Amino acid sequence: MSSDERRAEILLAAHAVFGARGYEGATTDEVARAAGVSQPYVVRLFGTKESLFLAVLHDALDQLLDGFRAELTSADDERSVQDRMGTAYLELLQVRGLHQTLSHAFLLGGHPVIGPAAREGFIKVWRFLRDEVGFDADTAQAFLAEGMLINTMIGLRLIDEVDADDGIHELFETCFPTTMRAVRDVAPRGDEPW
Amino acid sequence: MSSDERRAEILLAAHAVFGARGYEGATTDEVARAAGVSQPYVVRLFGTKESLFLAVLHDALDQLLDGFRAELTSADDERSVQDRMGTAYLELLQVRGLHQTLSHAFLLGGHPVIGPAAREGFIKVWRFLRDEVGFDADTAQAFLAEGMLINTMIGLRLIDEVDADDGIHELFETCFPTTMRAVRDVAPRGDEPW
DNA sequence: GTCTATAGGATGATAGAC
DNA sequence: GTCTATCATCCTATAGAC
Repeated sequence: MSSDERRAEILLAAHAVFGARGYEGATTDEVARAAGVSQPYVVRLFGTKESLFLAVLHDALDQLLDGFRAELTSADDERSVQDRMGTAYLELLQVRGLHQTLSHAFLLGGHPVIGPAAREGFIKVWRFLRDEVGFDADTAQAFLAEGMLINTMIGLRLIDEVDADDGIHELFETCFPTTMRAVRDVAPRGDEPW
Repeated sequence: MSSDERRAEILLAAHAVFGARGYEGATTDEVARAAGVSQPYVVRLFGTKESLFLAVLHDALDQLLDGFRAELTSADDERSVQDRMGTAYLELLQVRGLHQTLSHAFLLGGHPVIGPAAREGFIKVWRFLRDEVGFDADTAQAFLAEGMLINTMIGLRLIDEVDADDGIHELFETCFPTTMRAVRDVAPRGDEPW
């Protein structure tokens, strides 16, 4: 396999591992095993754990903005822009760990290397919503806020509780109005490693 | 100093350290130094790092609900319930790291011990907003969502960017309508450890 | 392109003194 | 109630072979 293909595989695995355990909690060894390679090889390809995390962060932001742009330019649709952006956001749940990795990064603002990268990424998203999508400040803020709540609910593995707790079922229906069934299919579950 | 007083001091320090670095990133040694005691003594008082984190998590949830309840019962006020709950939430920024610790915990849903505790806490907050505060599902969801966005912005140390970036200034004004100056005084900043 | 072996450093927890 | 000393584990990163 080419080095580029391996990098892509490792990146995919790293989304899941960093997403589930966070930057410090994740180990390069677990990423390696999830990708089916040896731990030193992960380090060889990405230099350090830190730069691997940065690569995952940038990849997540790229996929996020690309997903938004794709929905934005597919004009054959009568849904509102807000609906479309929401759909694009939930589509990305198929990349296991992406949302959680973003949230983890956003909590590390005090980190000397990850902090600046995370701030830059967050600001880029805000700019995109305001300038390219055309949301006004209140709409962009509400959209972002709902996104953070979704990340939280995914990270909490709250979905495992949906069938047991009626109040939470209600919260899920409010957050995932039309897509709830789809979300339940792709969201990470408690029976996965960690 | 009595054991209880020490526990309280360590708990306070642990909020800040866990909030800034996350559960895995934080070290018991850093908590100890922040509290002015030795590392083994922290372990002695709390058993393990894990149970220290659980203690911090429970303390954060207690302070959160207590803060909400206090605002709820102080009737000498014409502000809306929503405004009051928002104020109570921002007041807690004075407990350095509390919001970020909550967010960190909420991202660890896959952890065998922290996961269940975090889910339970989150559901308790949801129940409180619905049953005791009386929010309808949409209001409670929006309130929670905005809370998660605030946590994110605090964790990102975005406040350092407010003066440099007009778009972010706008986001802050939307999130912290009346309290922005107060928030800027209490929010963690980049020049703190990490 | 990928692995095995391993060095080196950090960290949670224990033992035991005062 | 609190500390010093220290063990054992885990983890990132390097060396070097195939």
